[in-house]
This record gives sequence, C-alpha cells and structure tokens, in this order.
Amino acid sequence: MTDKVRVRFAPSPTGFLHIGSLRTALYNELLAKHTGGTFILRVEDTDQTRLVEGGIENIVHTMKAMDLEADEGIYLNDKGEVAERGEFGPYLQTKRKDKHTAYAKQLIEMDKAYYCFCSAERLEGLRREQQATGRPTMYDGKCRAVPREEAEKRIENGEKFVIRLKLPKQGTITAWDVIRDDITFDWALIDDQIIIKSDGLPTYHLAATCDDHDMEITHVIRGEDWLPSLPKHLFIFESFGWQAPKYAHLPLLLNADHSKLSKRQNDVAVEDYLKKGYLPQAILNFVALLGWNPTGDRELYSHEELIQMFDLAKVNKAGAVFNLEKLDWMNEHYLRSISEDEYLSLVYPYVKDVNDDHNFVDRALLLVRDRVTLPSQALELTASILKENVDYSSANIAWKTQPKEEAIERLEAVKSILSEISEQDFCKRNARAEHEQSIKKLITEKGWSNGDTLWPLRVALSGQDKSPSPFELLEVLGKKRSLARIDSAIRHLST
RNA sequence: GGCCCCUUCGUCUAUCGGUUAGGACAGCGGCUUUUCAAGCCGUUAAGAGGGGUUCGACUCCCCUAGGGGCUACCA
Repeated sequence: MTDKVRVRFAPSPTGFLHIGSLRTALYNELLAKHTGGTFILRVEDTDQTRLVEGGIENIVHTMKAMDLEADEGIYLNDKGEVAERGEFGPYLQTKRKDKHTAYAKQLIEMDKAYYCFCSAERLEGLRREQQATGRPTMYDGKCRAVPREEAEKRIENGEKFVIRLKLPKQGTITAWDVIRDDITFDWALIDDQIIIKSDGLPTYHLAATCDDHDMEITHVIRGEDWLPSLPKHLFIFESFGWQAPKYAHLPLLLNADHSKLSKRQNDVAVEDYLKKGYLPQAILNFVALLGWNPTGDRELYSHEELIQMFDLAKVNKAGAVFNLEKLDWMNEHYLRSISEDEYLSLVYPYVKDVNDDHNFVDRALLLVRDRVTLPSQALELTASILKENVDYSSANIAWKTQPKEEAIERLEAVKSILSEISEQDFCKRNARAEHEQSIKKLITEKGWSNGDTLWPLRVALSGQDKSPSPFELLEVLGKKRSLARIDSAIRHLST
C-alpha cells in the first residue's frame, strides 16, 4: 500500500479547543506531515443542542495560534470567516445530512439497520428496570420486529422515529488498533446504536464513519474514550463493504487524581494557557510528550523535529497526568531562548501602565528575565524597580546585625563615588560591570566586606530583601533615581 | 453491575528477553554569592502482587488487585 496518508481532526464546535483535543489534533498533524500526507479539519456539528456561537472560529483560530493548520477542510479566510477548501467537502458535517440519510436508508435496505419508534419514556423505563435487576442497560430490540412496510407507513403518518443499527446478536468481533493491537468484543453486549436521531440528523457513529469513508481517511486517531464504540463503526464499514481506516486510540490526559482531565481540576482550554502567557511552542512540545517520546533522553523538540520523529506505533497505552510543573519549566526554557525583542513584546503589555518611560521599563524587564516563568509575573517582578517611591517598611536595609550607623556610613561612601560618574556613563549599556569594579575597589580599600556594603546598597535601591544585584539596579535605575533612593534609605535609617 | 482499556521513580517517560533499569520535571544537597533567582554539579526515588514460559524476565502468557473509560436521540 503506497496510498498517501489522509487523517482528520474532527472537533465539535462546543466552545473551545480542549487541551486533550490539541494533542489529538497534533498527533494527526504529525502523522500527516511525517508521511507527506494530508491533514484535514472537519467539524462535527450534528448535535444542534450543544452548538456554541463562534465555536468553530475559536477552535480554528486557536489551532492556528498553536501552529496547527489543516491542509484541507475548514479554515478561516482573510476576513476571519469560516470557509472550506478541498475536493471532499462539505467539511461541515450538518451540510452532509443528505448523504447521511441516504447511507442510513441503504443500511435499512441491506437489513443492517431498522426504524425504531420507542418513546423516550419507554427507553427510560427499560433502563431503570435493567438497572434494578442488575442487567446491562441496553435497548431490547423491540422494534426489530416491526416489518419494514409497517414502519414506513407509520413514518408516513407522521410518527416520530429514529434509525438503529441492527447489530449481530452473537459471536465476537476482533478489532485491530495501531496502538493496542487486537481487541475482542462480544456482539451480544453491544447496543443497537441509534444512527439517525428523531431530528433527522445522524449521530457521531454514522456521520463519522461515512464521512471518513467519503473523505478517504486512512488513519483515525482519536481519544481512547471512543474505543468501546469501535465495533459499531467497523460494523458500518463492513456492511457497506468499505475498507475501514486504521484506528489508533490515544491514551487519555488525566487529572492529578488520575480521572479524565476535567474543568473542575484543571484549565482545559488551550486558550486559557495562551492567555496566561504560555508560549505556543512550549505547550506544543509539552503536550506532544504526553503519551509519546521518541528517545526518552531528550525533552525539547521543535515542531519540525516532532514531525521528523513521530511514530504512531510508539504512542503509549496508559493515560498521562497533565502536570503543570514540567510545562512551566519548558515555558521558562522557551522564554529564555527567544530574542530580547520577542521577550519584551510578550512581557511589556503586563507592565506598560506602571511607568511612562518605555526604555526604563524595557531595561527593568530585561533584568528580571531569568525569573519569569509566565509573562504575567513581570509586573510583580519589576514593581519595586519601576515605582518611583521606594517603601522600606518590608525590608531590612542594614545587613544582618549590622548597626544602622555602619550601614549609613557605607551608603554615604558609595554615594560619593557614584556622584562622580556622569549621568550618561551611569546607565550606559553594561555600566553594571564598571559599577561593580569601582564599588568593590572601594570595599577593598576600606577593608570592608561585601555583605556589609552591598546588602544595604541593594536594599536601598530595591526596597526588597530579595532582588537583582545592586550593580544591575544602578545601571537600570540611572543616576538620578539611584542617588535619590540611597538618600531616601539613609533618611529611613536615621529616624 | 456489565463490557473494554491500562499498570516502570511523586509526575512525564526510555527499555521492543541478558542494562549497575537510563533521561527529564519536581524534591534534596553543593558550587557561585550581598539576597533571591538563573546557571553548573551531585543526589534520593520505580518495574502492583502471585503463578507460569525460558539458561535468563520490567519485557511473553495466565490469574488477582488497583486505576481509568464506556454503558445517551453528546461527541
């Protein structure tokens, strides 16, 4: 078989791109790109009750932000409107309703499906009774006995109906999964699944299988939660005499307590992570390695490298806990590997309101770069530098048990050498090295220690027990602010 | 309850019968140091349990246990 790979990501437009769906989409895309195949985006909107306004746009937009774009199917045009491209459309499932209806009728012709007139009440009662007696809850097949002529007459008379699959009642079916190998199911335990709802629209089972066939999908990569319905899907392919695609059921993403990843315990929308400032490449890298790792001794991969190394057969079987600590670490890594300009543009929006001096703000942001995990933290990390009046109430200006008088003496001495430096030299690029040299020279000459001089100086400049070094602060603050802060600290010590 | 899937350090994972069971995050310790980070170095920590198969099992098979998913006119 040299057929080109055709894979699809088929989300429901129920609001946002789920982080688990992101991984499913990514694995689909990786397989397509790895093999030179086609990545298709189809939207499964057959549940009219769960549609969300703008849901499709949001999903496609988020995928694009994550560097995932389909080669075929749904996309957003220049105006940001939902559009589609490709030879196998439509790619919006409800637009394929006529095809689905025709396929369902064909199944009925072939005696692989039947009309069912059972009311919701009867089904509910049946289920309750089965539960009470400890039996598996499934449809009892009552309408299998309704002759087709009678069924068609009832439909003509306007009676509500659905169409169910007429599954075998005995025997087993063995399905093959790329990740899990053979899986055997007992037909007797599988429900006659509804494939056409009373609103005339198909359920997932019919729509997805028929569309996958029509779109010539070669590999279906989806979540493990679909595994139990695989026999029904294979039954449909078999009934039509179609060749089924290869199936790969991905392990689930888990909460810390190992339950299926949920809103209650985690942020599950990709846009939530984007909003917090996680970088797309960090999210992509992190999610890719949840359930798969090409080597095991390396963690950082670009999208391109993931494509090169992807191997569907090597995907794990067990679910993976979605653990933010590693994502944080990756985000820090990527935050430090991008250019200064890129870094600043990510972080600047969070602090732009604090100080009008753009240049000053940028330099402060650069100073805390090694401390930033998420761009949103930039504000608190730079606050003590950027605000004009330093508050010393929460810090000790004197070092350890150092007497106040000594701290004042050291600050006065440092101030006097700093006063000699021109405004321009004071804050020129890399002035920090010269500040360090001259202040350390002073310390040596006087026979002082680093601690009893540098601690008071640093706290004088930052107002914080914990902060960047005094030399860096001097350079970024500039002469005027630095001297003012030293004066202010001395005053604070004197009272 | 029934069916299906899964099971290596706390977490993500490597290992496709022979390894001192490797890496990463987190943790811990150290170096550096005026502080906090960063960085560098080091370190703790794992094959659920029981049977087989085999010269040899984390790896193959069976059982048990535990976890998860599904059990809708939702996907």
